[in-house]
Amino acid sequence: MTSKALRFYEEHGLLPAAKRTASGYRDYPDETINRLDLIRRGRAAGLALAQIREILLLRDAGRAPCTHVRDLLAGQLADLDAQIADLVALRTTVAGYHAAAAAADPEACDADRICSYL
Amino acid sequence: MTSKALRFYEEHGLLPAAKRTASGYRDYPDETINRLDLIRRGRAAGLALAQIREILLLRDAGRAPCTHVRDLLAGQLADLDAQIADLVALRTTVAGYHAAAAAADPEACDADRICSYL
DNA sequence: CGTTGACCTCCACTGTAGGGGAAGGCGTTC
DNA sequence: GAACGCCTTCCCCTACAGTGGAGGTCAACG
Repeated sequence: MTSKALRFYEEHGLLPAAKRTASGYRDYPDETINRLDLIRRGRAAGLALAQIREILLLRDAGRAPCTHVRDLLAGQLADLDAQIADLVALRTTVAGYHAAAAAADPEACDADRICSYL
Repeated sequence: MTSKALRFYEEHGLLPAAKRTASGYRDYPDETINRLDLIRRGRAAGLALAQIREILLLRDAGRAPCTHVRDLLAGQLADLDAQIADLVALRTTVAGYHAAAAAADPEACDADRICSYL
């Protein structure tokens, strides 16, 4: 968590504009630590900052974000399942190519095709 | 395959600078179609353009790229395995959060923590 | 008083694979 | 000969989550 990140979060609405000291330094209230912790946990769960911001805005509006979080997590699970399925399918394809390439004879390679095993 | 993509490939060394007609139009030789097909196949295997360029450069140098392709594919397999493992681990974490959130009581939520299920 | 370190703003850049659109030239057709 | 469409170059924009650096100010320590 660098100060650059704090400014970035502030710019993107995850942190409210902090009060300033007389000399212009940001003076964060204690609750900022809770917000940063939520951001950290959300990022660790693979949520985008925009989604984490939604949670914070709900809480700021005085509403419990529980059901929204549940929906976000459900969507995240679906996204992860889709990504995993895509990667597993790609892995199968690549594993096939790799097996062919490992058993291959470079002399049998057709130069026009540039590479016969891909 | 748009003309934008062709220019991009040319800029990044995957296609040689095409000859031009008298009026400056690019005039691609027939073999370009083979290069584009390799690029397409390589992309479909998840290879980066930089890796596909290596294959093309080997072939252009008159050498069979077979063993290099085999190594690239092995690396790609390892990358995919690592990515899949990361996503599966993340999925496990998120599934746990989601189950907790689905069974949760919004009243039990600690506002200071912003969201108790994340 | 000087020096270091931390903070401020603003701008640009990172990586990936192109896409969008302006301004201008070309070539074919009606 | 005018219109339409494709080609050219050039520059900026996209997503994502920040990072790096320049130039300037400030607080604390010795």
